[in-house]
Amino acid sequence: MDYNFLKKALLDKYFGFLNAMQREAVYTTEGPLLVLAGAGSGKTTVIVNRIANIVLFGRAATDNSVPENAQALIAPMKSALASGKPEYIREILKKCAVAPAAPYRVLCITFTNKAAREFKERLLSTLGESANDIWAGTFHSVCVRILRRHIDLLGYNNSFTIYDTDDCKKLITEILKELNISESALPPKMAMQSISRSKESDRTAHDELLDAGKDRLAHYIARVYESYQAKLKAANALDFDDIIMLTNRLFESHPDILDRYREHFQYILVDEYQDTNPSQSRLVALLAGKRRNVCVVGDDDQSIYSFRGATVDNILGFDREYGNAKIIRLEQNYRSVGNILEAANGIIKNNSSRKGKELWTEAEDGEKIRIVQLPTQVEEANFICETIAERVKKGAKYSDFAVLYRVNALSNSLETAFVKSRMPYKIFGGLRFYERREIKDILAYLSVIANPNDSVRLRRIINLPKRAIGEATVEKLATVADELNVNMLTVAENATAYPELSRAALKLKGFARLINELREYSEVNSLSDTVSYVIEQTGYRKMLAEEENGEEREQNVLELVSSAKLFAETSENPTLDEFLNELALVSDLDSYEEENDSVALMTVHSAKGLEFNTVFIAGFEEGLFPIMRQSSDSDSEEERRLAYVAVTRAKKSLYLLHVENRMLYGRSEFKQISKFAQEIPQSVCECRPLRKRSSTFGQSGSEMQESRSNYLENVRKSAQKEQKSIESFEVGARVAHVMFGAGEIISATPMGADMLYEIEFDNGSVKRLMGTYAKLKRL
DNA sequence: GCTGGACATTTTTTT
DNA sequence: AATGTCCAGC
Repeated sequence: MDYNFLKKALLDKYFGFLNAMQREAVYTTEGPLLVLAGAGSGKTTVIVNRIANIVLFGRAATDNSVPENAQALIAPMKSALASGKPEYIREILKKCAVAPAAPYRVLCITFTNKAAREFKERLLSTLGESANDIWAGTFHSVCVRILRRHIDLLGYNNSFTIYDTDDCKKLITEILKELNISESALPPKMAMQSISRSKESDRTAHDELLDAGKDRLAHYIARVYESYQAKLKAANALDFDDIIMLTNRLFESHPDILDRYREHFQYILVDEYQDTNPSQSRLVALLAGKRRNVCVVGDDDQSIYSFRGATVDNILGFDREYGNAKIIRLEQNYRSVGNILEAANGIIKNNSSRKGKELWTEAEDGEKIRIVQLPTQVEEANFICETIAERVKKGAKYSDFAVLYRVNALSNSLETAFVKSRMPYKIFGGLRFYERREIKDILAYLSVIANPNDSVRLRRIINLPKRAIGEATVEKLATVADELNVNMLTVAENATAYPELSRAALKLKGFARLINELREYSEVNSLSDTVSYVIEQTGYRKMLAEEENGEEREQNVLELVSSAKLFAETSENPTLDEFLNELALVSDLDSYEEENDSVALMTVHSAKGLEFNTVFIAGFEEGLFPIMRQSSDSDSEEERRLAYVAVTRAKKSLYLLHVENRMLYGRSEFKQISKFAQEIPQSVCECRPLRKRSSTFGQSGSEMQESRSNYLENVRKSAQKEQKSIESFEVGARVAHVMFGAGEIISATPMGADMLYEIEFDNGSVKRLMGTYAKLKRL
């Protein structure tokens, strides 16, 4: 047996848990590679193992040379093959490795921190400690790391601040005022979007101004852009688009630095490539250089973020941009049952701009897809709860279920039904921790302490809590600062020196003193102490305490102290700067991901990448899904992709719900079933007739008089009271059931708010019953 | 400078 | 229906 044959056999054995296509992707280490990974096709496994292959065995799979020590290796290779033990095979194969790459030479780019974390974890478990050297992060985190080192070459300070969308909007609004452009002539949102698109194509304000010509609006936008960029720079701040754009600019203007990174990163992987925008794909191309060891993974059919600048063209045109790129399709699905895949294929094949894939599975056909019509959203929500209750009774867990919808507004009626039925649920999305007003306020204080040039954050907190520093004063302050080319805090400090500020001078000085005191405190105290000092010393806590519904906000603010404590414990360098830096690129409190057994409620967008045994799609109606708007072809194709994503979340069963009459945004409308329902082959669905009106868990008019949060709170309380009145039983207790007679509890398992009892009845039968429904009596 | 009521707005969301 | 934003009037 020859060396290379054996080597190949060992590799195939080592990666034997992969299918042929997946293995092909793992083996292809050199040159541009596009992996079109269908939903549920084992994409993450492929990326992780491809990296493992690069690091452990290098080009062994494709190299056919025979090393000098080949003869000596043959015997151990044979015995490894015969043994079939992965650890043994791995050790032998490492001896056959051809130019394996050091872990730090691999760059793995993802879109979310969550995905990056997942990769790191899985790499750690396959490769061990050495996996820590692999650069795995989001586009933004990777670029920030690079910019922190070199951005001074572009005239910024290396300790720049990162502005989020909210900060940027404030800045834009401020500029519009300054330029005397009314918000109706140019809505800030539109300006932001425009500037964002410009930055994504690396176009400067100057470029836009030249192109604007006589177009008044384009002219406005260009001028806003110009001022916006200048103000960001003055505040030593970058927005999210700058992070990518400036990295590109750094590389383009400093080839020596680019060369260093090109040399460093020999292998580049990009996950979710269908979600990249033009500047991100340019960055990848720049880093790839002539070596072009770029592997992009994605699914053109799951591109659902074009509204924020992602372009399917990146993935569709990958093989054009990288001549002779290899394309591998992963079409075998390991997630869903046959009928669900057939439905998904049926929907997506109506799109024209796609590479073309057809999912298949070895799994059985499974249940038919249930298309259910109900009178209103109240019955819709009840139907979902009742169905879940039934299935839980049969042994399912609450966490096996998800309810997906196109818009967050649908979550309200669903939530009501869940509260009433006492079923554990969790609504994902909505306002995130770091986006809460109170959190942003405290972070604004911390930002100003860390970077006194941060004018947007300074404006945010200068009069919060109220210090009698009004808008007019702030404007004057900004003007003076602008003229003298110093920051606003410095002007405030010396307010008495400027006649135009005389009236508020004392207040301004007081504010400046406060900030300076906070800074001094932060320099000698721990991070978490600083955070709580800020909360107290600024009077913010007191302000919340006096607010009507301030308790929750107070809790959140205190939560920020624990979050700082946690950061101090886990970070190598727990400075204020590092803390703010970390938070700027993190969207939510990660520790909140506790594994509790509850039904998941979320938008289709946030469900991407997740899977559930049973999925309910609520509001599968024309005008809602696909959503109504001035539809262009590309928009309607994106809606279809969204439907495809929704359907492919389901593993075993899928319910598509639509109602006759829906109340949304205060209007009641008659609804037709979604056009996508007709694209699902008849053979895999089952339609349920319209259900009669029922109001088991429905909200009555009088109940809805109250505010929503009060209403839910009351419902919860009465549900709890009822819960208490239902007796609970311990193992061994004797109970009576209306139908089955007397029996003994043999097990009791908490299920959300309910208990699941296993009862052995005296007639010999053993039944599993939910406490709520069984109506048991103690004997 | 602050407050209350009119008024508009409401796809999706990460960084 | 619910919520945030804006502006007029105090």
